Amino acid sequence: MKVVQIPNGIQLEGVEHFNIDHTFLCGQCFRWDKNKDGSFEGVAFEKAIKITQSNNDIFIYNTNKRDFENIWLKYLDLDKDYSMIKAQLSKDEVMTAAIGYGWGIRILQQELWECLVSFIISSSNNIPRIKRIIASLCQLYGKPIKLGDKTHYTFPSADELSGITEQDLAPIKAGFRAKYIVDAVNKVNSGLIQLEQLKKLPLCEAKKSLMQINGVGPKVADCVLLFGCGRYGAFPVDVWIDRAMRGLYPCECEKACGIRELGENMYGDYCGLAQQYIFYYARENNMFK
DNA sequence: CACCAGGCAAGCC
DNA sequence: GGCTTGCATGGT
Repeated sequence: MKVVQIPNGIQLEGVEHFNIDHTFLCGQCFRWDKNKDGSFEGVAFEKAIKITQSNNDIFIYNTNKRDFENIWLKYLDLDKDYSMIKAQLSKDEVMTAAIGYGWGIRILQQELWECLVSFIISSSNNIPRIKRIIASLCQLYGKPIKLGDKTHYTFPSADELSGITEQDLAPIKAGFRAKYIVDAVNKVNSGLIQLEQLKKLPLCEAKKSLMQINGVGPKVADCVLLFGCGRYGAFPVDVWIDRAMRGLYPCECEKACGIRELGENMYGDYCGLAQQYIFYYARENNMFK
């Protein structure tokens, strides 16, 4: 991959195993919007960028080489060897087909705090509304940043949210999840939950720690570990993955003691990525129900 | 064709 | 089973 400076941005030449539709639409993130021209724009690490793709060339606007190396290279997971990972995961025909379908998925290395709050909001909810609630939270408590003539907002840190109450959050219409957000703010600010430590703790310890927060159960915790901590060994199971796995691996599911355990045993260290391939494959092909 | 009522949705308590 | 909110659904 070659990084070239262009007017108001950079161009990445010869990027493989990466597709912006697959990556931004596979359900892992809530802060990216697709424009009519096919480009995506979004915010991470207090920067707003726009991304387009033409075959193996990626164009990132409103950035520079330095930010790419410091932020976007890691965020977009472009520093990983996906050809090796895919080879390791291609153990059966179903997974091979799923990888063939969502070949351009990369697991975004999202900011931990944002990821935690986002997946608390995701519980018993649908993507359009999750996105709306997060956007409201950012507009209300984040800082404005410009991208062209559009204004985006940063995701407010736990510190910036310190002291908020359920009533303060009423305008974002998070419903019963508002009290969970408040609990997350308090437990992170008090030091009870040390977010950065989660990246080093054994997976089950990290999960236990996260589940001390009201509104964080096994599924939300696994999502936070996978999408916010770079823990590819986490295999989040929601109703959709449950249905997809039962549909695609009926015999294996029958024997297994649980879908999460099955996923971990079948795909090992990179089962979290396997989960994304299955999810995208099943959903985009209407295999649910 | 509006309009409304009741069900229900990427979980957790 | 309840929880907020919003919306697709089918019945009127």
